[in-house]
Amino acid sequence: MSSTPRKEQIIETAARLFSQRGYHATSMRDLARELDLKGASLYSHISGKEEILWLILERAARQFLDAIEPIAASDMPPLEKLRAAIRSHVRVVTGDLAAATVYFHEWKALQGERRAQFLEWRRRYEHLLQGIVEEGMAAGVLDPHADPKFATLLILSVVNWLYQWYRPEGPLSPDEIAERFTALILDGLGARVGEETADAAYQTA
Amino acid sequence: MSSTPRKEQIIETAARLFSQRGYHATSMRDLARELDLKGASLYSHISGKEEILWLILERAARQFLDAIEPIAASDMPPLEKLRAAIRSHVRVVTGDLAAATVYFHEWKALQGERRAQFLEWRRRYEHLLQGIVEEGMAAGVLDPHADPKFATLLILSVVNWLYQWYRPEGPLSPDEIAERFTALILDGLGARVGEETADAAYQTA
DNA sequence: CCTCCTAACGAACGATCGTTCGCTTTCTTT
DNA sequence: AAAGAAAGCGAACGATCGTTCGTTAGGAGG
Repeated sequence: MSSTPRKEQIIETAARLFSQRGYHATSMRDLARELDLKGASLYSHISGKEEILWLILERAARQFLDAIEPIAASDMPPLEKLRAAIRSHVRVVTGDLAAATVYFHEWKALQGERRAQFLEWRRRYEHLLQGIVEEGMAAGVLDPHADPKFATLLILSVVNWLYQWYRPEGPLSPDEIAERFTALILDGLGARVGEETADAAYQTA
Repeated sequence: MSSTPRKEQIIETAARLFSQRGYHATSMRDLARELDLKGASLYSHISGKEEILWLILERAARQFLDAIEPIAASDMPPLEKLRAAIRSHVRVVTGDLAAATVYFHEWKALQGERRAQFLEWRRRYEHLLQGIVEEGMAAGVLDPHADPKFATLLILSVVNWLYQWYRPEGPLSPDEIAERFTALILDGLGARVGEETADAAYQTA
């Protein structure tokens, strides 16, 4: 019988509540009630409310970094790196949607050292992604005229917004979503010259 | 001497504080202090905390809708519609960054009827944008093989994420940002076949 | 000058917040 | 069964929350 340790239950439940109502709108008593406990009992397992938030954010940040670091350091072709980075990002978000929502929404509730540490991880992640984009441009597989900062921002927009609309019961699997993301980011939405419908496109233009 | 009415000052200041700290982390006394008032004095002008949030969100939602409705209803070519919609969205976000931040971040604090009304506006906005995308596909200027829902989601991701990184003192004007958004959404980041030669020819001109 | 009206105020209300304390219950180990 | 540790609890703490109340200050219009 593998019973999840209480501390893990607390973190998981807190991630769910924080993602639904927000950190400040969730009280310790709310959290306790969800676990059939009284508020005071939580303090047998954690030191305070902010520690719970920190544990959620720390794990999420590590998941993002642990996923992209080996990709960025590998010797894959640049386009494969980008594809793998997008796929891993989507997997982290969809793998724990509640934690990802807290990651994007509630980090501002952190204070002092923890907040600085979080932002440093976030910055590092974005920097690694931008490095992959720049490799792609240098290799000529990404548009060399694009601004790498802006291009990275576009990719981050698409993959970061995912937590806002993804639902596990939706029609697309995480990897399918990642595949479509990559295709749209690379090729865009515009009708392509030379496609089957190119004739029609030209005629209406 | 045009002195801004107190109520407007309250709403503006609240938008700034809510966008920085969040709705629940901003107390009425915090808000009052920012206006050199005491907490009780706010209630001469507003009925309660949630009304302030509502006024911010209502205005923001109306700005988004007022901007896209005439565009969607116009007889512009589909591509121009999309370009105009993206530009107007970017203008709304950049025109009042604090309000836009509250719009995207703090609407969950609304309850009951107001929450439902807000979501209805949001849904209508996204529906209008999707209509523009579908027109573009029908006219053949947007990839007819793309899923219109997914394509709209991609556009929304890019323009909605803007509030996360836009700073008025940044190098790009709102219209420049919109122009780059449109270009990247249409053409993507991938290097185009035959680009180098065509580009070399153009660069000499 | 006097009267209104509005804006601002000090004080207080009940509620709830995160957290602590000492005690009891439950589980583990021998 | 005894002993020790871990987990949970009731009660309470000081702080702060949104809000209300009765009153005061100050300017506008007569």
